[in-house]
Amino acid sequence: HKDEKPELDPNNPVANWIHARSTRKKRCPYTKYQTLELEKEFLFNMYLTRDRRFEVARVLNLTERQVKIWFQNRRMKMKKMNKEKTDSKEQ
Amino acid sequence: VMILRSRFLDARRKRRNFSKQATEVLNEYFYSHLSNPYPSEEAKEELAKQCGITVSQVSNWFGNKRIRYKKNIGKFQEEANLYAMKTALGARQ
DNA sequence: TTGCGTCGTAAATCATAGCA
DNA sequence: ATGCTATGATTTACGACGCA
Repeated sequence: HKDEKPELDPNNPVANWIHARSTRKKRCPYTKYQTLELEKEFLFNMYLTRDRRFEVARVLNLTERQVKIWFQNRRMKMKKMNKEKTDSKEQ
Repeated sequence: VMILRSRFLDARRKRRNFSKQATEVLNEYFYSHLSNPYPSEEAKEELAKQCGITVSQVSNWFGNKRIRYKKNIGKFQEEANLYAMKTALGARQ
């Protein structure tokens, strides 16, 4: 009948989704070699000692922070994979 | 052997786009919560159930939707209006 | 206080489904 | 078939918060 009135201002939504830091480093995909070596290290132990982290970072030319975060992400990935496996087993 | 075979095939199963109905449900939630399109864990479980997909897939969908919507609001304007109208009509009856 | 843990996410990128 | 774009999934990088 009459004109449709969007109940929300089409402009403010996004502004409210406060996220995104301008200081954030741009994501930089790791090389196949880097990923392979990180996976091998993860297979050896899921948690890094400080010395191990330093070595891995040096050899792969990554920062210790990058290596630390890679392991954190890798553990989350493993957790997700395990959950999906058990979820599919039961029903 | 059958278990191994099914696992192998399962792992290689090709991705499929979600059903029209599932996408409908997800979009309805997204556009009716446009000021804060972050479903709680419970809401994600409910959406997953309604859509016949996993909670992870619901999370992926919202992650993709938020960034793609934000990146180009104009492209989604028509879709936004459609769902705004749909929920308005739904709330009326 | 330092420092590493998880959890949820942004943003970029990958892989390919599906359509003109 | 072919090319292209939309879409679902995965990969880096953090912020927020927890615990020791």
